[in-house]
Amino acid sequence: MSPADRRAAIIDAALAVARRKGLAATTVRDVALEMGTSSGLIHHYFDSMDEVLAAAFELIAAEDLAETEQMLAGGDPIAVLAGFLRSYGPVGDDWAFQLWLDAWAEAARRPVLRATSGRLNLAWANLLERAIRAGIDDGVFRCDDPTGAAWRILSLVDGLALQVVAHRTIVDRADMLAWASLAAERELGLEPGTLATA
Amino acid sequence: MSPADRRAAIIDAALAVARRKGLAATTVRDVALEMGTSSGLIHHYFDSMDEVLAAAFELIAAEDLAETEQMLAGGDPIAVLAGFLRSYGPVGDDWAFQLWLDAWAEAARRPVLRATSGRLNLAWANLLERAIRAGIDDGVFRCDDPTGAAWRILSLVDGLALQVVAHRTIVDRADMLAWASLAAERELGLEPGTLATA
DNA sequence: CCTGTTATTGGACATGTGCGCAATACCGGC
DNA sequence: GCCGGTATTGCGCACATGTCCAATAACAGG
Repeated sequence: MSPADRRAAIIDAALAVARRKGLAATTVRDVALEMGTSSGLIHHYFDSMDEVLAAAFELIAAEDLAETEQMLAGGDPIAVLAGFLRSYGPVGDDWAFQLWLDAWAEAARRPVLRATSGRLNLAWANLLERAIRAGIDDGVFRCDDPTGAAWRILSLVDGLALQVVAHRTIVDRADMLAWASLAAERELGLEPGTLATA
Repeated sequence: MSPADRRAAIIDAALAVARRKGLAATTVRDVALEMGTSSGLIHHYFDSMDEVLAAAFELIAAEDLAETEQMLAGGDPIAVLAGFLRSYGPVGDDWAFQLWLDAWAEAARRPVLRATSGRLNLAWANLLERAIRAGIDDGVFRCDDPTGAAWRILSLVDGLALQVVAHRTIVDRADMLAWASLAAERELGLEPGTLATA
């Protein structure tokens, strides 16, 4: 296996584990097991585990962003937004959102992480704002503050997803979807239920 | 030292460490060192480290809750809600909200902390819901889903505060207050600006 | 003063962590 | 087919963590 491929494979494996257990709980041995190799190999390609985790976080962030970018790219604004809301938050046994909780908590203490996490959050807000503007141009949405609306929708969804992931019982995924849809419909001048049933 | 005092001392020491290193990185030995005692002593008063952290978190969170409870107790519903929104945002050093971020992230790994954090979050939502219902009874608010409205307002404020505390630059306190006020006004059928200028 | 209870110590134990290293497997160039 | 370097292994080391426990100190009640 070529060095570049091996590095990529290590990062991929780290990413897979991190999605399952959270960044903080991802160990060298976990990653090695995921790849089906030895743990020493990882230190042959990375100076420290920190570097592996940093690379994995970058990749996850970029992947999520690209995925969302594609989702928000085109088509019927209502379907697009409904898809966005549905895709957010924990799907099945996937605890990818735990990554964000870890990142937000650690951001204050780790400048590099803060920069990455901040950049990504901003990118998400911008993405959402563009989708909203597209809907306005199409005459489907009605909204006189797309920037604020994007941040409000994003923050609401973050706050709700946080409850679902951190506490598991208090708020469930159905509540989250229903409440986020309702709020988005109000933000964008849609009839109640438009997003929820789309 | 009396048992109650000792427990309090342990919790205080745990908080001091958590403030410096974060909840996740707070260890038994750290806390013992902070107190200038042995680590075994901590397990004499607490069954597990999880409980120590939960108790430390609860001390701050419950204090905040009690304060807010008093604030939401009576008076003009609009002034009360405006005060709530104003008080929520991170003030000054925003160390209390950082504790919430730590707790949410750690909740997945520490059952007792998760229970405590969940319980307190639920208490906040209930508090807000009661304030909303009071405003409805007074004929000041108009809202046909007080429970959902409470969760939406709370989650939005959490999501916004999170941006302020974790990333510092992207969203500032003024944005947060303006956006949260606007959303709350819509939820409760108020004229735009009612809460922001109250 | 003795005595039993509790507070407190200090360290052992099992487990898990990142990391380093000698040994081996593999593979391209002669 | 040999050989030099690299990829890879498997294990061991040093350290950190939560938990537990026997030994000791402190102290209140008789």
